[in-house]
Amino acid sequence: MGEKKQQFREFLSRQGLKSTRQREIILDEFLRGDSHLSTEDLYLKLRKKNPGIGYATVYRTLKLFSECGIAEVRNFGDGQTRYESTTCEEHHDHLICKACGAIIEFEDPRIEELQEQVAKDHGFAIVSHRLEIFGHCAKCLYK
Amino acid sequence: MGEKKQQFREFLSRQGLKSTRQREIILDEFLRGDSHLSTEDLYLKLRKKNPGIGYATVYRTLKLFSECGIAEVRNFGDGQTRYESTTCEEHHDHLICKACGAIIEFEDPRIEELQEQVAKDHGFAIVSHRLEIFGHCAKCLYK
DNA sequence: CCATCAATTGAAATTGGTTTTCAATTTAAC
DNA sequence: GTTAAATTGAAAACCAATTTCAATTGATGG
Ligand SMILES: [Mn+2]
Ligand SMILES: [Mn+2]
Ligand SMILES: [Zn+2]
Ligand SMILES: [Zn+2]
Repeated sequence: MGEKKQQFREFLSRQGLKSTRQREIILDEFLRGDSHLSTEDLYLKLRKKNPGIGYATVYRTLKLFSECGIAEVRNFGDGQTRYESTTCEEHHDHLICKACGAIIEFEDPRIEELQEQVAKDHGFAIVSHRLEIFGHCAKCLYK
Repeated sequence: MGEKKQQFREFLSRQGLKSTRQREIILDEFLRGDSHLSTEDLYLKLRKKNPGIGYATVYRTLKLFSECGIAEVRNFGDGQTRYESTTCEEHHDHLICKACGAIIEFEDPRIEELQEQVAKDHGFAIVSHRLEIFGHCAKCLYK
């Protein structure tokens, strides 16, 4: 079984929650599909194969994923909350195309290090951060 | 008259819009008060001296400020849109305390430069960006 | 000054994404 | 199996943001 599935089951058990058919289905689709999906995105994908699943269940399950640590919440300013699977990969930030909506991930240790330094200069203890760069992707620029 | 007030009047005239008592009052309060205010924050402050002013007017006027370039829209993830006056100061980013809500501004040319580099590496043209660091401020840490 | 007309205003209604409620159902443990 | 607690889906509620609309106000220019 996938590492993430295992992690979720342990989380449920630890919290006195139950493993259900719906949660399995939602997790499978969440792990398989594209990243940066909104609740609605995922709900619509799920409905195709599982007409019975309710929006509220998808919403609640994604919330559990983030509490469990297998999903991260993103907010790119389009009014939709998005979730992405936390893979074994490191933390990363995003370039977001204002034209086509493409999301490019990047990671720059030098920027991370400078953030630490800035925080330190202000006696500030970092819990999390987000860096989002908006603009136009290569594809959209030369079209 | 303040530079920003002048700038707003010229904007209104250019757009065929009118200068009104309400817009003057809202601009005065916006320029005087704290920064990073939500529409509701500003609305409540205004009501104390000007009971007649409507929420919709505050909302619409703040939108005009941002179109005019004298205000910038901020979204720190608490579900409220905030506005801050664009002073002559440079662009800056934010440290946000999760405990007390304090907002500390900073500016680091080295980070900005690295962002440019990242974008360049991806053939991406930057329009804007935001860097927000969440955590605990010095004051909250030693309390 | 006054007439005119488009812009503005405030209250109330609407929107859209999120979150909660609740009765029926399902799950895990005994 | 029985039982108690957790879960589910539909519908309602929530809430900030946005729009609607009838009444009012500002700018223009006769
Ligand atoms: Mn990502
Ligand atoms: Mn600021
Ligand atoms: Zn693009
Ligand atoms: Zn603090």
